Amino acid sequence: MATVGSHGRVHYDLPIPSVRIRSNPKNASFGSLKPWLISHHSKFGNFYSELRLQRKIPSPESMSTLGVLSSNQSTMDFSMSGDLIKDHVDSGFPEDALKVFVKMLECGFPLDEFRFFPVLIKAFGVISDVEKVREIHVHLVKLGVLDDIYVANSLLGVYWKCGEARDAIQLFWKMPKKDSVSWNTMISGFCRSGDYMGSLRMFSQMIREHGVLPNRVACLSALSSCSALKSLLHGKEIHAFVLKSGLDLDDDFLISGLADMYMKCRDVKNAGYIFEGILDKEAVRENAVIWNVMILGYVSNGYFSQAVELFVEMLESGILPESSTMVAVLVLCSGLLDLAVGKQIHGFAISHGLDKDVRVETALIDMYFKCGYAKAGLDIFKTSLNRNIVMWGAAISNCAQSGLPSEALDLFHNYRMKNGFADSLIVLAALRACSSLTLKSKGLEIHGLVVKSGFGSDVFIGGALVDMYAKCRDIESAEKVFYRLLDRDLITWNALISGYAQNGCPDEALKAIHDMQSERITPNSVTSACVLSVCAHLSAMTLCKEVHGYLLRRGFGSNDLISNSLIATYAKCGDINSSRTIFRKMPEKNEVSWNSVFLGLGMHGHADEVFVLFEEMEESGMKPDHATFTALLSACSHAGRLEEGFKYFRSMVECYKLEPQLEPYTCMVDLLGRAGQLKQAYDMILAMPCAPDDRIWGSLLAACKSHGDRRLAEVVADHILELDPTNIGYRILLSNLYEDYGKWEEVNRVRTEIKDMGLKKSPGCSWIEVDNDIHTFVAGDRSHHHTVDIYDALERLTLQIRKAGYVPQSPLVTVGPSDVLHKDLTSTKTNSLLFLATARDKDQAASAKIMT
DNA sequence: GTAGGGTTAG
Repeated sequence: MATVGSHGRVHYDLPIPSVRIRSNPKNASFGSLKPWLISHHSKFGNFYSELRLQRKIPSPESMSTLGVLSSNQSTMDFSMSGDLIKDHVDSGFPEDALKVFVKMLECGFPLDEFRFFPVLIKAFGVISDVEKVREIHVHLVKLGVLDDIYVANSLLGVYWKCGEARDAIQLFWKMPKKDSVSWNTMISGFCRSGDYMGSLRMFSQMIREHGVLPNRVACLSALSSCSALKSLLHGKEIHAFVLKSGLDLDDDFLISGLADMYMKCRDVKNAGYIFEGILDKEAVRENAVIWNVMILGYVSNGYFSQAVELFVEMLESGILPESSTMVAVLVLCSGLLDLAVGKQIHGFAISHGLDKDVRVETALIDMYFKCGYAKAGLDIFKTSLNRNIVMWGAAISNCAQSGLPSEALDLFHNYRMKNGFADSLIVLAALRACSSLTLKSKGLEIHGLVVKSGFGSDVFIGGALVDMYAKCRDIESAEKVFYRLLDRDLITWNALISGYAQNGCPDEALKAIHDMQSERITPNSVTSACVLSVCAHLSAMTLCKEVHGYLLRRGFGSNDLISNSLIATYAKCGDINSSRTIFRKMPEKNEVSWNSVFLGLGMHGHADEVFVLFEEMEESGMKPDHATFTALLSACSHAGRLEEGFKYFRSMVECYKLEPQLEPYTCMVDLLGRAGQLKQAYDMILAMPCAPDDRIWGSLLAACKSHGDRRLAEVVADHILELDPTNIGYRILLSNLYEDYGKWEEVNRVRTEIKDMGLKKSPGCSWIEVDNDIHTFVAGDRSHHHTVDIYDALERLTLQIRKAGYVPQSPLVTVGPSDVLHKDLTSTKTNSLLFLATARDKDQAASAKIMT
């Protein structure tokens, strides 16, 4: 009899069951279940009434209106109760099934049959409460009903459903009798728990050691395992068995299972044969699943046109596409980057009522982002009513990859606020967003989350962490993360190597490439691009040529990334002709190719050639971006072309609607500064929309020095030292400037400050590669065995510079991006000397001098 | 009365 307690919970009086076990009279006492019921009864009562409150499942009171469970009814239809249990389980209310069972005991039903035991056991599986399953296991043993194969098989299935592989395996081998259902439960259990080899082992053991022939269910499960393992060999064996065993060849489950196996094993041809085999079998042909399998199989194997054809054929055959068809075709559009077709599919999905499926929505989001229409993707995400972790992941990763890193981090934040847990893909995307924003504080926070969530051993996450720290210019932390990784793959190595390359650690980069190869990891095009960037840093022409040769031998000659790197590297190594040739020979140039050649030519003083090429770029329909204008303006600045500089700066804003960031402004300030228009340069810095950094001020400071504006120099120096108080380079520049004016007091003041702050100047260092040898020089160095020739050459160069109309400030030649110096050096017939000195860092760039 | 099956999203 049920009563409602003070807290609104339903309590039950204890039942006094009278039970007779028909098939096992020895264990006929139901008494053993009684203590269990006593101890669990009220627990279950509370448990289920809580569940009911949460999920609004029908109450026993409402069930009694069915006339089955009226508590004052002394006799109840036994078979109807069994059916009710089954109904509850089938309709997804296992709690109610258990309640009916308890009710039956209350009513004193004789349990002389256990027809409904299996279905009852299944109810435990749905609730997925292992402890309760183990308890009922004990009672099933005590009742002696586990000898019944139906009961045992049910329990076996429940253990697998609860993810308890060990209990399932133990039970299976203890079972005195096993039928095909028992075996199949094991084969699929292993498969669903991810132990695919275990699943296939069961399959083979069943046949070989126990002589049980697989039925279609066993074959389907085993095929799933083959697909997951991408094991074509095993898959073909099963296919052969299916053909020999006389299994139904018109079975559409088997056919789609086979086709899927072949597709997953990348054997598109055999998948095609399977599909052709059904074209004349109408019943099979009308099943959309096989079409879905084929279309998605083609897409994931890169057979895009076949996928398109099949989809068209499907529509023409009048087969109604399903949500999975939409997903497959949308993934196809993402692969083809075809926005127009993607939009059509979107419309199609709407008109067929398939657009509100989570997977379809997610595929739509991904398609819009991949096809460059981020806004549409975000709109779907924002209006979706069924966002799950995958959809969030799609939105966050796509934002991070589509140049919307701030949006990615905002979404990440929202997601964490709502859900707390983020999976490794979401964390990965957030880390990548931090990398592109060089947002170390946020990156550190996510690193903490990585450790807490146990994603530390994930190679992808590891690589992203290395990359994040490297991009945030914290190469020490990048190294630390890298060397703590248990698994290091090519990607992680590349992250470290490019980190070294980008942070001015060329030696470390080269060593890392060496170490990577001693771990038997072969460099790819990304690694090679890093080596090239190191060559550019070091102006290491020989190494550059060696790498180039290696790349040609490995067939990377037509790789975009490589060609672009070569353009930049040859230019930086002084060989602008090779740079130009590689650019010209590229069959398909992308934005980076154009930008690289502009930068290279500009660096070499070929401004006019850059201007002509830019027109060519515009004519070719390629759209200039921020980097293009930075390169153009840098060319202008190198050649002192103020007028053109202003022209491009205006066109950037007015024609291309690009808002200039710091770099173009730096070029403009440099240009104005060189032209002596110091006031305009200063005003431009003050008026620009972004915050000035030390470099732009540094450029103006250098201009102040060369044009002798001491008063402005002091103002500028204040700005710099506020931004970067420990930067010694600018302080030295300032002290040199005072020196020019004979302001010895000021000189002393600055020098004392430097001393008091404990700042040390690392000596300016230059080097040059001659016949595979690197010759290094520091300031005042006279140790080189050609020192006399070198100083002779320097004097001659200084003369030439004067002749060309440039006035060296002092007998010292400043190392820097001076194309004039560079041009003269390369054209001078001093064969032994090819001066391509590069300062190691910006400190030295500001003050390094070749040989005092 | 039991068990078991196919495609699909980041």
